[in-house]
Amino acid sequence: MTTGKKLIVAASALLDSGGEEAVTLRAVAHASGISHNAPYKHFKSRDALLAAVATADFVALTEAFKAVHQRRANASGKLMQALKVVVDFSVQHPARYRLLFNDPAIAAQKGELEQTAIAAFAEFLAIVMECQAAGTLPDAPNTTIAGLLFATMHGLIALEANGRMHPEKGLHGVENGLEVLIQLLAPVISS
Amino acid sequence: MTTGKKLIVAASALLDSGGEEAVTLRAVAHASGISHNAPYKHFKSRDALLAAVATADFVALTEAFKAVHQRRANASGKLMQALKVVVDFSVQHPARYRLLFNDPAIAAQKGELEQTAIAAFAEFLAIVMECQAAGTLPDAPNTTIAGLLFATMHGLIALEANGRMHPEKGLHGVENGLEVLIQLLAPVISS
DNA sequence: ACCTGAACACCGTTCAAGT
DNA sequence: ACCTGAACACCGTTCAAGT
Repeated sequence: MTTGKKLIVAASALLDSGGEEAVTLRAVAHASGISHNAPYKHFKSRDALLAAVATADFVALTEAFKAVHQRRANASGKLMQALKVVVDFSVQHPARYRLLFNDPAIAAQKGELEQTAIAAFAEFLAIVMECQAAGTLPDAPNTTIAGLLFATMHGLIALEANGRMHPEKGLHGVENGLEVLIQLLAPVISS
Repeated sequence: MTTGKKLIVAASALLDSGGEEAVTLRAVAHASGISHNAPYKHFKSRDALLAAVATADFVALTEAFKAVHQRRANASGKLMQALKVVVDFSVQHPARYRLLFNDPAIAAQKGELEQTAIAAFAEFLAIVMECQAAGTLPDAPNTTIAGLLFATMHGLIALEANGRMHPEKGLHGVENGLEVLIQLLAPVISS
């Protein structure tokens, strides 16, 4: 494994075990068996390394969406599965999820990261369009509906991760919220 | 003005002008005219100071919701106005908005911060219930609908702030997305 | 090309001491 | 009670030097 790849893996592991604050270049370098400033030969800065982690995760997400899309199942089922892929990722890798969708310093990076993010959304969009063709999602512009669904999922994840919005029960769990939304949206087209 | 209050104001100003990374205790102390370590006599840590900023903003948000709720207007209009209050805050004070709903280190703080957050949501919930009574929102559990609306708004804000989800047009602006959602939800009850 | 050790400027936080 | 100066352990980043 190349040193650059080793640094990405080490940074990912540190994100999983200790959150973003645990990802110091010194810790990443030490975990990769090199001196504390050697990472600068592979990445321009700490943010560039984190962007590389995010890029790798966007690529993996795109692959996962593609796999769901190619499954033999009804469109609505695939949509829920695609959303569940992201929800599961956010639960198992919260710090890395935040890097993808909640980090302004990382999001500011253009180039490869931006391209992989767009590719991931495009694959999600394809599943949404299949739902629209099947008549289980409203006939509004596809990017609008896809954006709304993704935003709602993201909002539910963020608010749950932040512990907000549980004064009582009612909204127990992200998946429940998404199911309610999709059920509420579905009948619209039959009216 | 008490020194503690002065520190909160200085921290808020630094958040607005330079983002969270600009809020060093040294800069806050200097702006407040005290030595770099004097803040520790007023706040247990940097996170405790940021939590105090968030608490003050939650209180202000609660007051704004209350003012909207008491207005003489139709329920749907008040709902959009309440959402707009938050959207505007996120645009004018992005770093402080992130502190309220996107910061795990701050969210972990219990106590007064948690109480004011719950109070703000309760006031938002009251507006949602008015919409349900007026028949412009579905009759699902009120906290579920309120949670969905707030989560969608939050997700749209976060994704727009992160520059994600604009491969083309379609979802131009947070308010447009919210209007589409509310319109899609409204007809459900008449079916 | 890739790595190393030393150094710089910055932090959050602690502590002994002053008034 | 409130403040101060000095200090500690940590960072990201840079640089001259080695192989």
